[in-house]
Amino acid sequence: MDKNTLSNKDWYAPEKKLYVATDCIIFGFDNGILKLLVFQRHVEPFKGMLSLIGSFVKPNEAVNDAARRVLKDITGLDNIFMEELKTYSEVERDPGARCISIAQYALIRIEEYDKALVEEHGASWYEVEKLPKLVLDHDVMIKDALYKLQEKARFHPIGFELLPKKFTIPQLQKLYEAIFQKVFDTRNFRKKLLSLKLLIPLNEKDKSSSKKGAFLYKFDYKKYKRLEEKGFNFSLFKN
Amino acid sequence: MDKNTLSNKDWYAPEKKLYVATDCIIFGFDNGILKLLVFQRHVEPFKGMLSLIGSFVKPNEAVNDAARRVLKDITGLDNIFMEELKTYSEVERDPGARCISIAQYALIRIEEYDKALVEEHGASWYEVEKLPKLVLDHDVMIKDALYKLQEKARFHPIGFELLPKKFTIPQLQKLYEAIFQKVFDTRNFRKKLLSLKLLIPLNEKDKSSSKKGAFLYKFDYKKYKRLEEKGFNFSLFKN
DNA sequence: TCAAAAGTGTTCTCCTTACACCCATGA
DNA sequence: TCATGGGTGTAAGGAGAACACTTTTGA
Repeated sequence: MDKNTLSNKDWYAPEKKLYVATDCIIFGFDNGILKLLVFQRHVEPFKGMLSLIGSFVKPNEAVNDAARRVLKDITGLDNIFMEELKTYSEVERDPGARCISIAQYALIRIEEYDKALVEEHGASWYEVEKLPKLVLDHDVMIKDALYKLQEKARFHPIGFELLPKKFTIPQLQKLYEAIFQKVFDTRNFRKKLLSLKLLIPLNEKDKSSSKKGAFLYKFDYKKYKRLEEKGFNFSLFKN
Repeated sequence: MDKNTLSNKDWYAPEKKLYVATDCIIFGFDNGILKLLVFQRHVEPFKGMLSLIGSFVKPNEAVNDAARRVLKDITGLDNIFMEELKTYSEVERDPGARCISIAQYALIRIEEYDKALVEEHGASWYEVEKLPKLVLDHDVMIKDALYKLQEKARFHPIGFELLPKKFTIPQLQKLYEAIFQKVFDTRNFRKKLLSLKLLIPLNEKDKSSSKKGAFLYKFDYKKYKRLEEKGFNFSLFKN
């Protein structure tokens, strides 16, 4: 069958089309605190209200391309960890029109984004613990994203996506404590992380948060990829 | 703001709409073998080819309602375990038109479905291990669904959704062996499952697969729900 | 009586958890 | 010199994994 012929024709004509959007839950980790990037909606209805960053999906792009497009537009960042969260499709969810949204969550290194761009778009960071009310069902999306972040972080070392490329073990621990809302024993945490042999020690200290300074590490992505293919199972704690 | 006024107006008019479909990966467990319900596509293009069961999402229904609708139409079953898998939205994925599909996977008790209905729709069960080629990207959907089923079954006791309401421990073990493509030690398996205290022993034996007969159990859904809320963690094995 | 599946206990190892003090440094 | 955060070791308990034989019963 000729693909080109096919794609120029609409075989499904009697069916109804819907608006398809994507919304991004963008996580950042700033000084021990988990934050979300929120901005002001610039379309009616609810123009000017706080909202997640989103966009309609264009006919010539996949849903995740649309999400990457807006993320790039607003933060200037490329090659971000991003994953599909869930589809929100209740009939009455958007009074602006019948519209489904496929939410995605993204993890970014908060020190790397383009501050001027973000400001220009009227976006700003809010602590996850102190979020204002957002439009539509965006509050639910965030709740779901937080849960998913926990589930994911438990068995996949995605925390590193939120930290600077060079990080200290105390930083890493604070991140996991922020994600899981739970404190870890420093000895056990360090022991566990180092036993995975996925941290590359650097001969360098970060003295920004103590006089003694803490050694910096890099995450060994390559080694992790290899282990993952063999069915390696990262797991931070048991229960 | 008046919701009714809003919903009668289309605020997003300059944006393009897309066809939105949903496809269901329907798992069943039959006599030690994991199977999928596949049927013949009844719309052009590719009419008559093997396909997952799906439907366009109508303007007046949510995506999962659409999935439940087709599942009910074809199997006669209600109240099925069903969960969103992933959105498939590559621009060229469907030569019939620009169309995204939100795939869902469902687990059904294979002895409960309506055989006449299924036959009438030209649907049939295929072993997961011996699947034919399906249309579009449905093969990818199935691969993803199998992976998700494993991930999910590892930490959530969803296996019970695939078994008769009364089942034996050897049956349960065979199910998990089919899902994980891996054999378990019978002593350890039994010990583990019973230690969870989520199986209600019945004073009844199933003699269909042995002369001695195996005791039947029921899964304690209520107790599980309670434990789950408290953060209980079902986990079948470690690595 | 025998074939076929169900059912049962113990040991070893390793991972998790709990727990408290010294170290390095800049102010 | 002292306050602050970084870094370290050990012991006890529990869970997972390995492993082989007896029981029941219909044919």
